[in-house]
Amino acid sequence: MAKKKSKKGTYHHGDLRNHLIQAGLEILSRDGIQGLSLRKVAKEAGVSHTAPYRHFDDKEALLSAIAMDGFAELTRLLDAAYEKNLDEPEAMLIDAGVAYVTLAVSKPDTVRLMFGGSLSMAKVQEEVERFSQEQPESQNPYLAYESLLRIVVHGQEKGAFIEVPSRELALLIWSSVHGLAMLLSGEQLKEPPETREEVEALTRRISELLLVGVIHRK
Amino acid sequence: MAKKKSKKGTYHHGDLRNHLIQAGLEILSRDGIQGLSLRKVAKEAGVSHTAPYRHFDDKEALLSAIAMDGFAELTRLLDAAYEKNLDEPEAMLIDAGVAYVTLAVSKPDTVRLMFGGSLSMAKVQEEVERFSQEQPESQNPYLAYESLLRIVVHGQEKGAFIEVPSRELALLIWSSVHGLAMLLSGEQLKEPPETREEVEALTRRISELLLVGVIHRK
DNA sequence: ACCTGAACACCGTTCAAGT
DNA sequence: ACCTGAACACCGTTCAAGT
Repeated sequence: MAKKKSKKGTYHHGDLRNHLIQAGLEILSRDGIQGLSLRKVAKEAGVSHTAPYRHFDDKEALLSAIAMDGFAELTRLLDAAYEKNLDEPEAMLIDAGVAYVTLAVSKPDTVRLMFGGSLSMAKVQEEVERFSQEQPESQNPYLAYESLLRIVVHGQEKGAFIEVPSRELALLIWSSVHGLAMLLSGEQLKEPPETREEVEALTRRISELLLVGVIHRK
Repeated sequence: MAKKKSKKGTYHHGDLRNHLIQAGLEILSRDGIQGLSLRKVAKEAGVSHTAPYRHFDDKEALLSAIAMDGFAELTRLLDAAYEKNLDEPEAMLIDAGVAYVTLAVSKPDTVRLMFGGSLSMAKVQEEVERFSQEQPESQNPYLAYESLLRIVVHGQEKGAFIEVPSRELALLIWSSVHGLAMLLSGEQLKEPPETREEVEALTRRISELLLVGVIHRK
C-alpha cells in the first residue's frame, strides 16, 4: 500500500528474492507474525502467490531468510559492543546485553521468529548455506553466539571474568540475556518497563547482578 | 483415534470444555503447535467443528486454557523444590532450575505455547478469571513467578543470597533459567545435550555459575 | 442451552499452461 | 527460466437452523 507500484519493465528482476524478504519484514512489523502469510508477501511484492516458490522451497524457507536478517543485526550489535569497550570487559558485557534486549523489545516479532522455535535451526542453516556467496557467512545464526563467546574469552583473558570453561560461562550469559529479552518482548512480566530508558536501566541492573552472582558474601 | 468413541448418551456433557482441553494437549504433543487446529481438536473430542465456540471465544482462548495447564504444572514443580530443600537455599534454587528446564525439554510445545508469545498474557489471564471457581487461582500464570519469588526471599532470609531487592534477584534467576529452557527446548544450541541426564547436568552447572557470578575474584 | 451444517474468506502447496 | 491461474485440501469464524 505504502509502496509505489512502479512498473519498471523488469517484472522478473533477479531481485525478486530480496524483494520478498523486504516485503516480509514490512508485513512482519505491521501485522505481526500471525498476519504474515506467503500470499500476502507475494501481493506486497507485486507477484502472483505462487511466484515465491521460484525462490523458496516453502513458507518456512522464506521465514528463515527473514530471520537471518535478524541474526545478522544481532551479530553486528554484539561486535559493536566488543569494539567499543576493549579495556572494560564488564562494560562490554553490559553493553552487549543492553543491545540484545533493546533489539528484542524494538522488533519483538523478528526476534520471535528467530527464537520462537517455529523455525528449525536446521532449515535456517540450510537457507544460509544455499545463499552464502555474496555475504559469505555474515548471516550464520550461530555467528551471534561466536560474537558473544569472543566477549567472554576476552573478559577472561583480561582477568576480569571467572576462570571456567568459556563455553559454559557464555551459555550462562547467553541464557540470562536471552531469557530477559524473551520475557520483555513477550510482555510476560507483571510490571513491565514502559519506556526504552526503563528497559535499558532494567537490563543494566540485571546484568550487574549477573556479574556479581546470587550468593551472599559477608 | 486411540480413543473409544463411547456413545454414552451424554452427548452434551457439561464436560466438553475439559474434553477439548485434553484433546488439545494430546494433539499438541503428537502434532506440535503448528498441527494444532481448532477443527482437529473438535474432531478428536467427537463434536462438530463449531461446538468449541460454545466454550471458548476463539482459538486463542482454547490455547490459553491449554497453556494454563502448563503454568499449573510449573508452579507445582517449583513448590516441590521449595518444600524439599528448606534448609539449603542453594540446592533449592538448583532443584527449581532443573525442574523448569526438564519440563521445557520434555514438553517443548506446551512450553512454547506458554512463553512463545503467540498468546497474550492478557488473554490467558482473562481465561483464568472466567474459570476460577473450581481451582481458585492455582492456574494463574503469574503464580509460577510467585513461587520463584518465595524461593528467592527464603534464600535471602537465610542469609544465603545477596541482599538486593528480591524482585530484581528473582528476575535475574527467572531470566537465566527461562533463557536456558528456551534455548534447549527450541534446539538452538550448537552442541545440545542428548539425554535427560545431560540436560540435568548442564542445568546444574549453569545454575552453579549463576550462584557465584561472572566476575573473577582473586 | 447446546450442537450442527452450510457458507465465507482466507491459507499453503501443486501443477499444467503460458511467455 | 520465470511467472500465472485454477485447483485441492485445509483453516478460523459466523449464522441460521435444528433439538
